[in-house]
Amino acid sequence: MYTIGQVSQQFNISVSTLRYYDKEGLLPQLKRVSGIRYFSEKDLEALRVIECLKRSGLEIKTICQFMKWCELGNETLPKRKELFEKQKRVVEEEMKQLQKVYEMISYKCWYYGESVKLGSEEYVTPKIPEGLPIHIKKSYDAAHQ
Amino acid sequence: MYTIGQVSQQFNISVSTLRYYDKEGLLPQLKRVSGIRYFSEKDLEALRVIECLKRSGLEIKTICQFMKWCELGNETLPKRKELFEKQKRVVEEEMKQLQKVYEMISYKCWYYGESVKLGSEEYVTPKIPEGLPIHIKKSYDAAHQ
DNA sequence: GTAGTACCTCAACCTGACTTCAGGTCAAGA
DNA sequence: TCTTGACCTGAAGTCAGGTTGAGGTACTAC
Repeated sequence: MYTIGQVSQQFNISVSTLRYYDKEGLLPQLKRVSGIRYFSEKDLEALRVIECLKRSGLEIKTICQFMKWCELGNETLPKRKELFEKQKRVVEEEMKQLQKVYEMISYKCWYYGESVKLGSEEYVTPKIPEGLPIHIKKSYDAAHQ
Repeated sequence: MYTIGQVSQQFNISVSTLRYYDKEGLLPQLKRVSGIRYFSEKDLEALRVIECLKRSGLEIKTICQFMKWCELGNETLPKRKELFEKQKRVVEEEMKQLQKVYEMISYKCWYYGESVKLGSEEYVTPKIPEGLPIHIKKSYDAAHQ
């Protein structure tokens, strides 16, 4: 069993955020002894899932809904399965988008690298897009489709 | 030259958002004819960069700062280069984190798939973590390090 | 016994990124 | 002529996801 301060350190989540999560119903299993919260292994795993679902783009409300399903037992298993399958697709899409962002940034890194080297943009700009080095053109195209 | 409505459609950004960006100084090159905004190719490229930097985690304010640097010419090239290099590292880290999220979700998909198949979680839970199939254990471990 | 630290609550506040709203201009078509 | 649609402004409103602050308890260390 861990106190809120220990969990805060371990997960790098502020104490007030943990209390806020509790208030919003994200930690329905959380035990208290004379008002003080004690986190079990189950609560820590719940926190890992919360972090994961949050990063995947779910709102707190929806995560709260999921936690309630967990409380309701086997009946809600199909709903929970579907939620994760949907979020899997969401994250796959997000990964694609992030890849595109990465291509754009890589291209811009090259662009500004050249510009700084030559002291000016004006020698680099005319190369766009046909005069770009082949590996840079790849990034440029990925970012501009 | 494009009107705000055309750009809104093409980029799937609402008209009010485009006006908001303009107001915040994100489109310093934007031309107007008797009050009406006209977007050139340069403005569209700026919008692509804005989308990219936003997704990479930068705030509007910071993007605005960058746009001002662009206006100031070659003197600011090193700053702009550094900004993109920093964001490249940020996005690399974000990709790692997203991969971890993906591993957790994949594991949970398997977990709920099994649970639904067997009608209950209670036959699946005891397998964690040593009894997990090898490819699932990989995801589990990635999500729990 | 008092200072310090970690915990608690509840309500109010904050921030970023938009969105909405009221009221107005302007050009084209019926 | 008049109505429709696309544009404009400035101020106010919204929403999620916290954070802050005032005021209080409870235990330990000196």
